[in-house]
Formats: sequence, structure tokens, C-alpha cells
Amino acid sequence: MVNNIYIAKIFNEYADLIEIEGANRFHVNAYRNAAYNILNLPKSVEDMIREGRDLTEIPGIGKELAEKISKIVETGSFPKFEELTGRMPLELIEITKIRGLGPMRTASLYKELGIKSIKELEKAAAEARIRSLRGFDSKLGQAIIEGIKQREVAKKRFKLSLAQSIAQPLVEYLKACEGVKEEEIAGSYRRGRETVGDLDIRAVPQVSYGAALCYFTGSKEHNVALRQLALEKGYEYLAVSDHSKRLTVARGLNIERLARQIGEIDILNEKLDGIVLLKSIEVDINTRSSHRENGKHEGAL
DNA sequence: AGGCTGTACTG
DNA sequence: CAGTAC
DNA sequence: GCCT
DNA sequence: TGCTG
DNA sequence: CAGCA
Repeated sequence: MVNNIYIAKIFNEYADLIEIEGANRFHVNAYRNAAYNILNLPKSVEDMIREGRDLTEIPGIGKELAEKISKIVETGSFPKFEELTGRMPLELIEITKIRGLGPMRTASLYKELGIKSIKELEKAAAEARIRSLRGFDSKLGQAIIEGIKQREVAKKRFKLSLAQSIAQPLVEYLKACEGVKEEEIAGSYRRGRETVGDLDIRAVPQVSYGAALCYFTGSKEHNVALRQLALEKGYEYLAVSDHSKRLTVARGLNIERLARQIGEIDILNEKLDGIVLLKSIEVDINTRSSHRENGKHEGAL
């Protein structure tokens, strides 16, 4: 049985290998993107084929990849992948995952020193042999040795509950630190994922807090989509439409915070060139409200 | 044909 | 500037 | 390689 | 409308 | 998507 996970894995491995080989990066990315989409498909690709569906319907899958998927489902692999794995060790991919070692340096290690496994890498690093390569120095060599040790530990994800028990005291500590105005744990932790890979700590100037929080909360796919949309829109305007206090799960704005947000946006509009910030708030209309209190900020909006 | 997220850090 | 990480 |  | 770049 | 048949 060839499931989606398997297909995605093959594509990811293929992407890694051709990347080490020096393939065009967009080309590489097409495979990664395809793998991602297949992995998140609510339907089994195998079933789709059985039903005679066109695999090209899957986002990120074109004629070429549809063909390769068919081959994978039929035979468990596809010709180019077989050819590649016959020529390159799959373990190079593991090397790629060590901090500081991307596709280029991995390729260099392989070509120049014949390093094709973590074991060999560890040995070469310990013997300071890798320093001879361009782009390597003793500091990187040390980092690699550390990275190999850390590798096993780092690749495990934690359950959210465990992450919380670690994050909570961390936040308390940060709060007490000099110069810390606001703090929040971002990433998959903030998105409430079931498991969390790490807790990134990052300090930014206060003016960047909002943007940084958006970016570091992610996910990566969200960020990519968000920016692509912004690009398509040509940066003409950006709308900030918040919730009122009624929506407690979103920590909606009360009158005071709304006023402050309006002020902030007005100031930004003065400074910004080429993009207009729009502002609004989504509210409930209560038939019995006087409309006077709530209308206070209508003009500003 | 032409774009594909965008930026900081490190060697 | 190239390579890498996020 | 895929997408517009 | 369908194909090409 | 723009350009073209």
C-alpha cells in the first residue's frame, strides 16, 4: 500500500537530493510544496487514482508530478529517484539537518572529503579535517560536533502540555527582566498545536512587536500565503479590523484599547508612504444600547 | 514568460 | 557576498 | 516544476 | 476558447 | 497571466 505519507516522503527526499546536487531552488521547492500538499490532502491519492481522478487537481501538482505520483503508486518509486539514490547516499539528507550544514556545505563535504554519513562527519570534524574546506572554520567544526550530539534530542517534539509547563515559568522570568515590555510565546505553541518542536525566544524593538508576533506565530505556510497576497495587492492598503470586547476569545478591544489602536494607526499613516492603513472594528449592534457611548469613535474610524 | 516570502546572522 | 536558519 |  | 511562453 | 490564433 502506498499512502500519502509515503509519496510525500519520496518527494521530500528527492527534493533534498537534487538540492544537494545543485538543482534550481524553485525546482526543488516545487517538490517540497507538492509533498506538503499531498501530506495535507484529506483524501488518499491511491483512491483518487482508483476513481480515475486527475491528480493535477491537487494544488502544486502539474503534469510532471502527476506522472511521477502514478509511478510511485505503481512501483513504489519513480525512475529519476532510483537513478539518484543509486548514485547518492540517502544519509546525506541527515547531514543536511545538522545546524549550519545546508545543501551546499553537505555537497562540499561529500565531494571533497567523501563524507557520506554522520559517523564519517563526526570523525572528520573531530580530526579537524573539515577546516580545509571553503566556508568551514573551527567554530563551525565545533558547532557541527555539538549539532550531531544534539540532533537526536532536538528532533523530538513535545506535547503541548509539557511545553506549557516549561514555557510558563519562562514567561514569568522574562516579565521580570529589565526592559521587557511585552512577551508572548509564539510559533506552534501559540497556535495551540498538539505538539511543539521548540520555544523560540526573540527580542524585538517595541515598534516591531505586532509584526514580529504575526511573523513568528506563523505557520510558515500562513506567512507565505499572507505575503503573496500582499504582493498581489501591490501594497496599496492594509486593513486592521479588530474585534470588540464581546469576543473574549480574541481578546477583543474595549473602548480604551480601541482608542489607542486608532491613535497608533493614525500615527503610522502619517509616517508610511505608498501604503494606507485602514481601520475598523467588528461590533454587535444591541437594540437597546444608546449608541452614544459606542458611537464615540465612529468619526475616528 | 516570469515569479516563486522575506530577513538576520555568520563565515 | 554566499550559505544558512527561521 | 507549478501557477497565473 | 485553447494553446504557448 | 498576457498574447495570439
